[in-house]
Amino acid sequence: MDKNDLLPIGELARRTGLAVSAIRFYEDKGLIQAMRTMGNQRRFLRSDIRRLSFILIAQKLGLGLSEIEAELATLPQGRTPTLSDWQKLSRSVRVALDAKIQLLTRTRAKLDECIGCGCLSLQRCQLYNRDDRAGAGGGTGPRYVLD
Amino acid sequence: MDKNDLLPIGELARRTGLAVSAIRFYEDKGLIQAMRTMGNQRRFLRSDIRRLSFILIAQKLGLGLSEIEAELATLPQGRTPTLSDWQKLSRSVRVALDAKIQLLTRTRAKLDECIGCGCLSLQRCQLYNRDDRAGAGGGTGPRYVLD
DNA sequence: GCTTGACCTCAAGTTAGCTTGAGGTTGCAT
DNA sequence: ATGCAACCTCAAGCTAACTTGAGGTCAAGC
Repeated sequence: MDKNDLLPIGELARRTGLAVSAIRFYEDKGLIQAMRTMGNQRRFLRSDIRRLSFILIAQKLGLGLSEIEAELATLPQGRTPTLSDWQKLSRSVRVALDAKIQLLTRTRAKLDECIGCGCLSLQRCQLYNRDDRAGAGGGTGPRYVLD
Repeated sequence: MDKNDLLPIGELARRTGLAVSAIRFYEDKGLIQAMRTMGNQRRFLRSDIRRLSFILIAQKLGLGLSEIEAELATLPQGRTPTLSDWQKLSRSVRVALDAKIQLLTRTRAKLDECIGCGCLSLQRCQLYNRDDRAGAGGGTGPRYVLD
């Protein structure tokens, strides 16, 4: 009931739906850690399923891996995260999500104004207000837009 | 009052806030077209300012260049787009935006359920429903998530 | 004991959306 | 007519988030 709790990478992949290569990639990036067998094979904790699941959800919400790493870093080290630890994380993500929705909603309102005036013009249209130009979309976008 | 209306690339860059290299890149991708002087320099129409502005806005809303290209393709060819042409486009983008907001909002609702149950578990949590896993975030994300 | 599938590392390739650099030409002002 | 900023092309580089491939090892069943 001890070694039984250690999963090889393929198992973890099966359980989470991630590709084996993706999990190795995440380990490389420090998002997840693994023990090694004598034969140098990775063995993961059961709780890593949840960790990876969290990564998937957070990505789905548009967070980048580095942001996710930051979130995960708030989990307690040394011990397996409890349910309430995860709830805390979820709430933190919820906040980020709220912000994203708000931003999109505000942008939509401006777009509506723009449809009204039909301008799409740099000088007049609110959508071009520099101050407001940060991180609106979820995507990568050109530097300029994300400045 | 004719040649006067043709802008060199630097002008266009200044007016839109885009980098010259970005504009050339967009031309390469077919998002915008230019005439050439005898000396092989690009000359753009005034209406291209608006075209580029549209690209910026659409990107801000999380659309990819290929999606934007598709939108732009609905503009009339041969003549300079009218105000009402642009309004039509704006409305089309508004629809996409609505969808994006809805998706995020639904996801938020599920996240709330998840906070409630605290599971984050592949078997039980709605967030993991495969059928629902398509294109939620704005970002690129792993293939798997966007399938 | 040997085959087979899961595992290992490390390097290079992929897509998106650009930027940077090298090396060369144009065009406007003086 | 000359200087210099702005323009040109083409190739390579960059970040994110992975995948693919080459070449090799481990472990479990027959």
